[in-house]
Amino acid sequence: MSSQVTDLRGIELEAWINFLRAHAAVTRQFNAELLATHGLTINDFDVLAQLSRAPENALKRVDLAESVLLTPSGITRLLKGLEEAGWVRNRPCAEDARVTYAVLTPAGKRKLGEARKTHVASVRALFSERFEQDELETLASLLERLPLRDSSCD
Amino acid sequence: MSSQVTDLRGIELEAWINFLRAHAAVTRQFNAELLATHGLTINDFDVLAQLSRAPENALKRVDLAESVLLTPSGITRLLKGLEEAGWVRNRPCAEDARVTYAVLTPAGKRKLGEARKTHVASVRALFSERFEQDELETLASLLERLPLRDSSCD
DNA sequence: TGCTAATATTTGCGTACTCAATAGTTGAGC
DNA sequence: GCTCAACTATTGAGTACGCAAATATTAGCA
Repeated sequence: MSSQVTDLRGIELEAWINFLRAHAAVTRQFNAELLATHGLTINDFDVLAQLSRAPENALKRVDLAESVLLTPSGITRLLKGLEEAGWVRNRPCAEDARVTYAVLTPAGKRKLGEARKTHVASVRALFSERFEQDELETLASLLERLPLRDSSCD
Repeated sequence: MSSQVTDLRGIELEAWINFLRAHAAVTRQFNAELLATHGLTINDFDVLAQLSRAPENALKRVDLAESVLLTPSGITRLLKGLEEAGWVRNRPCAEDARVTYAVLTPAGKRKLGEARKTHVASVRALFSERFEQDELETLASLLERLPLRDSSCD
């Protein structure tokens, strides 16, 4: 009978539960903020950011899905919104008619630029308010191990 | 031009992005697993677990909302499902007719017991597979600082 | 060349949320 | 005792997904 209160349910559970709570709280805040200020969701922002970093500002849907961790169908619908807003354009692929690239438009680039200013500042503020530099590094590197691409086996 | 690749966007962003990816990957897996095995979502499970830990296995909706970080309306709808399944029952409050308690039924307790076995094992497995004991403690304590109840000011 | 398996994307259907508006209840001040 | 602000809970409307099935297209192989 150890007396560490936090250990009642095991440290893994403790970490997992804190993780869930933290995510709910933080994403709710950032989403509301981003939506109010720029009309974007976190994932919208994320997709725009991915595109801006890609060669020619273009990415296949599949790759986009993998990099922001949405399903392909999620990407389709998310992109539909961005297309209607004029921030992203479709470009068919010459070699393979199955794939269509999503391309960041100049308007999309501008939009991202505006949103980035406030959103990145918020993220910085929230995280650096609560953590020291070395803690952030620790946190980032620990979290990096989680998203496990479904490895090996069955 | 520093050459730390991960620092290109600042360590806060790095941590935040890893956080989002980790959450998407892990919750998707756990949710699918929990749903396939027991017909529960993570939040269903979480609510049942909260109730089981409460005195008399009963909690007000408001408190439930706060502890699992859903909005009150989210709680209402989630509980509706659990009630229909017979795992939770409503109990009006004698002193204050506004509040209704959610009470865990014996069936709900059994259900939680079954689900806990597999779910907790999964969580343990996933986390302890990737982290050492002391890393888990670090992770848990870092994450604990994030969910900030909206403090002070405006 | 024709058949089959794999891949890229979209669509149908269902679910889990959120926010804003509502209804019912309580308590505080006059 | 009545009125109004504060609180609890629900409902309406809308959104952001996921999974599984459907649709194209490509590639491997006989």
